[in-house]
Amino acid sequence: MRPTIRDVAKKLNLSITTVSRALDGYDDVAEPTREMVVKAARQMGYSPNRAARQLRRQKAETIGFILPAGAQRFAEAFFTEFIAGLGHESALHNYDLLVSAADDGKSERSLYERWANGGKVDGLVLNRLRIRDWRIKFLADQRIPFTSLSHTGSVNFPCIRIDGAEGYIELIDHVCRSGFRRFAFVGGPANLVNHVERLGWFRQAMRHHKIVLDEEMIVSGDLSSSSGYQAAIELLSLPDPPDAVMCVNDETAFGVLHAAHNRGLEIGRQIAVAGFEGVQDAKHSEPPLTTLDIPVFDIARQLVDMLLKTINGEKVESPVFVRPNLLRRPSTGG
Amino acid sequence: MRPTIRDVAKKLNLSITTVSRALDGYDDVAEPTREMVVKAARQMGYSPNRAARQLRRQKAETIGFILPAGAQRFAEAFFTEFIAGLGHESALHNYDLLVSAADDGKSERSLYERWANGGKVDGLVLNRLRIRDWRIKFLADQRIPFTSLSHTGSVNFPCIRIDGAEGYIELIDHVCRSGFRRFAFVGGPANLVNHVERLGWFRQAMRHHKIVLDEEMIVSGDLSSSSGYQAAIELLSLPDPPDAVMCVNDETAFGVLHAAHNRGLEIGRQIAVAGFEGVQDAKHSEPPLTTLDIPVFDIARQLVDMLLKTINGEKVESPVFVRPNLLRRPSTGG
DNA sequence: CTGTTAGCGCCTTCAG
DNA sequence: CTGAAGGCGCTAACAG
Repeated sequence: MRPTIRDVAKKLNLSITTVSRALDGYDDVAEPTREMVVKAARQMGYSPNRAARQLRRQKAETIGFILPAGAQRFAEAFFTEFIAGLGHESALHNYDLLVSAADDGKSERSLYERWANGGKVDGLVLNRLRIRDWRIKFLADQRIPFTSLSHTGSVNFPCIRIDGAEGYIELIDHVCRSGFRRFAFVGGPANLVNHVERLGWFRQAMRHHKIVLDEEMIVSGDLSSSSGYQAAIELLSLPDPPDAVMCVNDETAFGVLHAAHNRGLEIGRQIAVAGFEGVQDAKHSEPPLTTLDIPVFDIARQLVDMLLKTINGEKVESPVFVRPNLLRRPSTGG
Repeated sequence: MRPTIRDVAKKLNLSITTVSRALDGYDDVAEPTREMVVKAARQMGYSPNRAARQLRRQKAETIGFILPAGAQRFAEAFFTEFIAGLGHESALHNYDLLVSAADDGKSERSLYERWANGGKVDGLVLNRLRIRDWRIKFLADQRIPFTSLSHTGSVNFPCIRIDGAEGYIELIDHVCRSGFRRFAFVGGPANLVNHVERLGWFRQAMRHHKIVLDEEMIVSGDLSSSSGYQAAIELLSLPDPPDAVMCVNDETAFGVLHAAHNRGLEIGRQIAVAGFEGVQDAKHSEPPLTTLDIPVFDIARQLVDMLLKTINGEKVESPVFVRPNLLRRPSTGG
């Protein structure tokens, strides 16, 4: 059996209280006593039982993240970076990170319910918000703190929002200067906030630059490279195909690049392609992909910080806006 | 406050014992009573407090996974798929998955210690094993059950091992038939079991096909696409450069493709490139990447199954061997 | 500065 | 079939 606080106390002829306080860094313990305790604890390999502590303190010291439903979409570097950020930051604060993966909408819902009701997590980080996302109402009703990358609805909660309006203006400007004119947009699922926002910024930027947008040029995928490929094949088969394809994310853009290659198009000259998110591999695609880069790792860390503050009842400034950074690469010429 | 078992009992004028048993599916509860309890519990939104249950049962009903140290490596789709698999399968068994991310060797170690000693997890899944990995000895000493993708050392533990010997023979054969002769290998860190194994199979396959291997052609990276790019630039600058570059993973191969493009080489004709792992994007690189595919999601699920069996004291057949599947794509011609 | 005491919510003997 | 009692390991009053 693993040693308990009692074992440590017994060994030192101290009360368990003293041991507990010494280890937790209270200042009402004599310095020599503390040192003794700390040393003995380490030597015995003692470390407090999480369940007991949680039960007593009435908090889990754990935050949760649930990979959104849609198994095929998981093969995205985005989530690795995001989870790494969450794990990194929570570890720093001595919090644990609980992760699960949902199959479908139903299992997703039951996961959230189990976590919320079981007191398993003190708070949650959300991601890939949908328009009218039930999770927001659910968590708000249950009074479970949560933060989220992006925002939707009228409920107010701490979040980080991307502000891509300027980024898109810059991007479209850059693409135009390279001589491209006929724009298309390959989006994601229509109910995804990411999709709606990014498409919105794109439209705005088009208006800003006074470029006419053909609605036929707006198509949807599911954020995967395969869906990007599929969408691009269709776009390029149109009688008047686009020569500048903006994508909702980098994965989609990879698929578009592939389709353009298959068509024998010279990317960067005959057609421009751009992504969004700035995953590592975008640097090494053929040609390297122009993208609106967002610092996923840091965003995840900051979401944890905001969440922990919320949990501890501190005020949090929100929303925090992050502006993507345009990385000009050969896929858009220039 | 969230309802406790006591609230449910009070409402129904039953003892908490009965409620507990009714919900846990014991068979010594009258059927009408059970139904009443289940209904009331659902209606009140009751679900047992995890911490209390864990404390009482002396098990965490939680398994752990720690993203290995090396932040830049996290931007890999591999881990998203792996974690999704772990999360998926543990949720199926009503287990939780705890995830953390290590900065460096030191923080990695302290994470494992905290988890092991704190009784936070009933077991762990390992990954990216190193030669003489301290984690194995540590966990074995502490009697913490664990499973791992790949194996090293003399300690026996349940694991899934890749058997790539045949896969590499097939791959080399395929590449040779396409007319390539001068092989190179871009590996990972020298102490990584993945690296050692894959390089080993590669060497074996070369011997099998009686192809002379120039030691200068074996170089190392850190599994990232950037390191693959770097390595390839150097290889291709040699007086007698390779025309077939085999890579320890797909990310590395993406970097190699990029470098080859920069050199103006026609990939699939003038040079062959292959990866390992079969991440989604390999299908859409330019040209699509030949790779030895392994079912990462399923492997992760199976590792969880094996781990849970081990935790429950069941015997587990191990090692389980998985043979990669050669996906022939244009990056190797043919 | 240190010890005593009283639970946190649940499960599990052991009695009825 | 159901209930009463005890305690998992820890922390936070409250005394000394």
